[in-house]
Amino acid sequence: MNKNFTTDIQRASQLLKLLGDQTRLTMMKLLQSHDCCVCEFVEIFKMSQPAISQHLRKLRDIELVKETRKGKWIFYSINKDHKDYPFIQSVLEKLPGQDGLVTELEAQGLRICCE
Amino acid sequence: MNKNFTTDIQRASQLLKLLGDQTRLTMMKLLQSHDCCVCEFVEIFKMSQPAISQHLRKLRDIELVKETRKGKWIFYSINKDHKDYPFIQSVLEKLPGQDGLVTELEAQGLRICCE
DNA sequence: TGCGTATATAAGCATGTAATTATATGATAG
DNA sequence: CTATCATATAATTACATGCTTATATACGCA
Repeated sequence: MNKNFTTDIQRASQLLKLLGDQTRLTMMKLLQSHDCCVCEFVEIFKMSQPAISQHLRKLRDIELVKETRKGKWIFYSINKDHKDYPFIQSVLEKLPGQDGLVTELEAQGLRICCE
Repeated sequence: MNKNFTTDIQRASQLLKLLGDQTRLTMMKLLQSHDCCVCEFVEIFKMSQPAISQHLRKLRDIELVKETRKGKWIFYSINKDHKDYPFIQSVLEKLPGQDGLVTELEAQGLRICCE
């Protein structure tokens, strides 16, 4: 039993509810290895831009991710300083890597690179 | 990075969605240390019997828990043989223990004991 | 300045979820 | 056998969720 951190069960259920959506869970897994901007997610998930923005908003609202503007784009990254990041991380590390999605993006020349 | 098991991301999101409810998450945490019957859950959660039954059904439908009849009561227990039990367990072990809820039941003389 | 691109927000709608009440089932005790 | 107790299921309802379309914002560039 890991005693390094425990998460209040109510907060935990709230976090798990957020992760309990395939799109958001994949986003979080992806963000662990690559910062991504909105239009990349749109490509990756074949989903409308507002739909993506709304998922990101939920993650941002509880500060699981943060945004950084780079030129025209807004990049999202995981907030590793979040109180519950260790908990989140312990969940994500059990999931198969999703880097293939980014590789595929690059292959299509759709990966956004800022300088 | 634990490579002993990985869970398909779609199945993982489905499992996390189930755990993303405070009642069910607490149930699962409780069941890790104590088998419980329906009427105990009713007391613990101060919730109607059908509401409890419906939560248990969701957990049973994907076989996270199993039921065993003992006399008048049906006891629920965690299905440790579930393919994804290691994943579930790794989540539950990060949560604070909920044994206080059972202790409280016992104090009220409401704990069900069979033989 | 004004246009185009990237992203956010708002409103509306369809579907999903979790509760309630009412009823059915199924085992046990008399 | 019948009544009772524990639990399950069904029907209904209120609310949450996730998408769509339409519109707003905000920055970069000609």
